[in-house]
Amino acid sequence: MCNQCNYQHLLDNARLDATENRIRVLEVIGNNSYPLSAADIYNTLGRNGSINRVTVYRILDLLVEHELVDRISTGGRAFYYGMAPNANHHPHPHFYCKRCGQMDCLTPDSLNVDSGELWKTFPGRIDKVEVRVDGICKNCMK
Amino acid sequence: MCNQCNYQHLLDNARLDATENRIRVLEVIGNNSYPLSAADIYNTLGRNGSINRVTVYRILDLLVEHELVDRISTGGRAFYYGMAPNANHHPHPHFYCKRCGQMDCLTPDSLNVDSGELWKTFPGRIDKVEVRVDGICKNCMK
DNA sequence: CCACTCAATGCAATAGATTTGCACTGAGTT
DNA sequence: AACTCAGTGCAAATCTATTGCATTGAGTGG
Repeated sequence: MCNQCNYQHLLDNARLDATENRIRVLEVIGNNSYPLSAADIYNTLGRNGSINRVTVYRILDLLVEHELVDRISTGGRAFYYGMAPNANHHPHPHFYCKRCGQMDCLTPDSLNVDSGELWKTFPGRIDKVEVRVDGICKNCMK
Repeated sequence: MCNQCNYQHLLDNARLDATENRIRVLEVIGNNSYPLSAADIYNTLGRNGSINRVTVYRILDLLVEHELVDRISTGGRAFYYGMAPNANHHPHPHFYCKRCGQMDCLTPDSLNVDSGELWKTFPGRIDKVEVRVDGICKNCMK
């Protein structure tokens, strides 16, 4: 849950029209404490007013492209989406439970990744370093 | 390319029938210097003798389950497959080019990940830590 | 040698996630 | 009023992977 992000402002800063749908998608992502799949987001929004599934995908593409939202790969087939790193959201690894499909955020310092050398020497462009821990979560272990 | 792995023995050790198809799939994966998608593997095999696409998927599932092969997620839609860590293959991060879809192996020490603390304190089961660098490769930068 | 079983495989159909093509709408412009 | 264009919706297509069911062939017991 993010109390510090102003979704309207985030869109404005990225020079994107702050349409109702875009704000709603951002709210769902930002107000959640763990990343969500496109289907999760669609289902959440569909319950109240309605929005088309394709529109959700298009908005997600747009937000990812403008780096407001982070597209996170899982050990499963669907992508998950979370707030992109910004002043209020620091980069952090995720845990993916292969049993229930739930994805959790780990604290930024739970895993120490030193990528400094790579950024200096890599002969291409690096956009991000994604760290994901796969396994079975506490609940599913029972 | 792996000159040290004996695919027949790997299957034997996992107590799996060393069928022709399984060996061929393992060979394609092991003889390649970077991970391949199921489609890549299928195409490579299909050119010579033939094998069904479904059989490739089933063999990949089996090999992943028995930890001979590693299923690696990309920034794209398909999984990629590489040799699982063993005496000849140390765990290492991957680089995924979002432009051409090529996935490369980085050296085991190009990124330093310290996950020791997490393994001790995490309240669930950890199977693996996947590190992926996303960006645009040297070739696509031109 | 025959009947039985079972793993491995193939083929067709299906599922799940995402993308594409095309039409519609409504705000701003000429 | 006519034009333009971004945002959206809807239907269909695409891509990747999985499922259900039939076939085959090696091994096993009678």
